[in-house]
Parts: sequence; C-alpha cells; structure tokens
Amino acid sequence: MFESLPGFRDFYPEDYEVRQALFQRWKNAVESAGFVGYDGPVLESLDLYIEKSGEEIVEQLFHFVDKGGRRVALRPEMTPTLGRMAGSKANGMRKPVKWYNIGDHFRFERPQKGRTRCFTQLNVDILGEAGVAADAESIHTLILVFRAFGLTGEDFYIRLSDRELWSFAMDAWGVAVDQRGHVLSAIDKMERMDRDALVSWLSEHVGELAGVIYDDAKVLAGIHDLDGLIAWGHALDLSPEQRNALDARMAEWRTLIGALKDLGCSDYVVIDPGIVRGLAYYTGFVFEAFEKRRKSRALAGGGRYDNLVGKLGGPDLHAVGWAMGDVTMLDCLEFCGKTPHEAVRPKLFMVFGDSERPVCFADVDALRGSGCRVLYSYRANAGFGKQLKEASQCGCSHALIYGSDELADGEVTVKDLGSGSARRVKRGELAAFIAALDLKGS
RNA sequence: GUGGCUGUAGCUCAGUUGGUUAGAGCAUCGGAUUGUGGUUCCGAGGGUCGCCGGUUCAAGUCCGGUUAGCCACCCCA
Repeated sequence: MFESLPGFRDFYPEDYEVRQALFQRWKNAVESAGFVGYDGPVLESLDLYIEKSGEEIVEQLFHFVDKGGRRVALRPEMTPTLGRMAGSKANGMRKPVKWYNIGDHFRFERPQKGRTRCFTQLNVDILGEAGVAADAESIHTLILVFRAFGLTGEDFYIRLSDRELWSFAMDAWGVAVDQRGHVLSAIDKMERMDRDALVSWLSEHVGELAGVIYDDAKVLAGIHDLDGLIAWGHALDLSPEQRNALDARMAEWRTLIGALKDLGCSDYVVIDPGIVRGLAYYTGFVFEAFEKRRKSRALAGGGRYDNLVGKLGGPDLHAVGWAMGDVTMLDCLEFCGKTPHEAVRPKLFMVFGDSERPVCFADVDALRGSGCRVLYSYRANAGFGKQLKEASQCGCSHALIYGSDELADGEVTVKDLGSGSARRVKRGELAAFIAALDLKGS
C-alpha cells in the first residue's frame, strides 16, 4: 500500500469533521469583524518569495521548474500573494481593505510536533490604514477567533511588542542599519540562549557593542506596562528629532492600548517587547499568541508590514495582519478540551418493509430535496430489527418507520434513537416535523 | 541538516535465554434476530512481524544498513 508523503496528512471522516468545524468558526469569527474572503494560487513564481525573503529560503520551499521553464513554488505563506493581489488593484479599492483567507501552505521541512509540510492557515489582513485603529482591530479580531472556540484568558494570551521601539533603541546604541537584522534575531533568541553564548554570537556582527546591547535589551524585554515603556523611552539618549518621533510613538502606544481596553481585550494582551518575530518585513507593532498553561509553539503571529506591497512593486500600502495555523490551533483546542464539532443536524434512517418501499423512496427523494439527511439500508428484505441496528451503527438520530399499519393511516413512526421514544407523524408534515427537531450538540 | 526513542492485524498492544502453524482486546463482517436498535452470546475474515542484508540447524526476537513515525535541536512564514 502507498502511504501519504512525509509531513502530509490524511483526513478520515472523524478528523475531517473537526477540521471543517475549525474552518467554520474561523470564518464566522472574522466575518463578524467585517472581513471578506479571498484566495489566490497555490503555485506562485519562485521569485515572489525570493523577493521577500532572499535566496536562502529556497531550500525550505517546494519548488521546481515547470514545463514552460518557469521557476515556481508552492506557497509557504499567504502574505506575498496578498501583497501581489492587493498591490495590483490597490489604487482602485476602497480603504481599508479587510480580507481573510483559509488555505493550504507548504514548507519542505522536517515534520515534528505542531509542524507538517502541508498546513492550513487562517490569514487576516487590513490594508490601507496607517493608524493604530487597524492594529487594534487586527488584534481584537484575533481574540474574537480564540473566543469563538470558547477559549478564555485562562487558556491563551497575546504578547504585544513594537519593532519601532527597538529601532529607537538601536539608534541610541548606534547600531549600523545593515546590522539591525542581526540584533533583532539576537533579541528573538534571548529567551532561549544564555548571556555568554548570545553576546559572543552577537559580537561577530556588532563587535564590543554586544554586551551593552544585551544588557539594555534585557531591560526593555522585561518591561510589561505602558508607564514602564514611557520611562524607558525618557532615559534613551536620542537627538531632538528622534525624541519627537519617540514621543509620537508612545502616543500611538497609548491610543492602541486604550482601544484594546475598550474592545475588551485587556484580559488577553500583555505588553512584551521580547517578541520581535523572525520575518524581515515587519515594521511596527508585532504580536504573537501563546497557550497560557503550557509551553508550545506560537498559536498565531502577526504585525504591521507597511513596506511589503511597495517592495513587491505595488504602490505604498499600509498593512497589518496575522496568521493562525490549523495544526497548533487544533493541538491547543484538544489540550483545552475545546475540540470543535460541527452543528448536530437530524440524521434520519428509513425503515421499511418490501411492499412499502415505493412510498418510502418517494419520501426519501422529497426529504433529501428539502435538505434533510436521509439514509436507508441497501439490504433487501431485512427485518425492522436489522434496519434499526444499522440505523444505530450509522449514528442516526431518528428512524422513520414505514410499516403497513402506519401507512394505512397516511402516517409514519418517527423514533428518537437516543431516547427510544416514538410518535406518529402525517407523511405530509414530515419535513416540517424534522425541521423543528432541535438537537443539542456541542 | 544533527541527535534520541519507536515500527508485530484497521486501532491499542502481548510475544519468555533465538525453538512447532505469531496471539489478545477493541473494531469490521456474518449469525442467534422475518415489525422495533444500542446489550449479550456464537462464528468468521484480517499479518511479507516496516524494508534489505548478515549471524545461526533455526530470527518477530541477535547484528548492520535503510525507511517511516514520534520527540528534541537547528530554522522559522
């Protein structure tokens, strides 16, 4: 027998049902915030990704040369496609643009916990708004998504940071522009590496500044409140122009935190400059969501990327957005006992004798036509007992019994397979009766 | 890319210092059960013991390689 490729998953019905329920709640939650869906190609030009992340990422992509000689790649993330699509129509679109996508992404890496080679992501982005109103709504929407699964502040939290703060810090330290990426990745590693190892790694790029940077960065990363950030800013050694810019940024911080508070996000958001995110294209506020009771991969991550669309050749377009993966999210929901399931609908099983078959089949057609789920046995001349057994095994909620007694009165017996209770219903009223059944599901 | 652990039925797993024809539970299928299911009982099907090679009279068991899965590292969209 063939097996699935490494890192690719089969979804048998039990898993498929959960997966669809996940997508449904994603969709409902983000649409409630006014986002509309879009999609793009799964296969894109390899250069689209190289443009954004550099040649070295090629080794992590599923890429090949197509029969037309084009270098192409399966999409590893949605943002470049979004940037390309939005960029080409940006001038004609009413702002803000609020789009979401649920789609498969591919990454050729070694599979492990929370990571596969094909994963589904929810991407939620706001384009065309420079102000922090967009950042606030982006974060609020992320929280809406978590809450749509019944998760609370006991289950998850969001760490909020700002790359601009780090830029001011690097101004004060005197870090050269072309070394700033290294400093950011050093900050990203601070939680995992000790001082000696990190300082020695960082000193290869910034020389003897490394020790000062590490110690100052540790201070900033340890600040978790707005007043602390402002006080930290006051102590920075900056030029008058930079001072004005920092003051303006702190005002934006204040606005953002205020908006998040008013939107009911305070219980979930914690200021945490230690988050910087690995991607090169982020420019401002960045955030990541984590489980609260367990160490795990980030459940979602995002931030502002104001330069990406322009870099891809489009007009300058402000942007903020985030992505959430299906693998880590389902893992989290299972841990929290909140695995989603689709709404329970009545599932009917037709039970009939051979001579009642024509009448029964007419109702099968009619009920299916009105949207009911209707099953029946393929077995010929099976007794009512056999058919009811099959009904139970199929997970049906109700059996519709077409017996000669019932049909003589123009009725059928509707039997609730959960409680065992039964009642007669006129054939003509079946669809309405079924529609009125209220099944309590999870 | 590096390392650790693990591969026996659809699933979860037994399988003794190497020794007849590799087992159990669950699941599946059939029957008991021809107008009322779930329970119970009986029966059946289902295996290249991941794969290749080696040692041995003899390998599911020991050795080497390989492959896959899980986990950690690396890296992170």
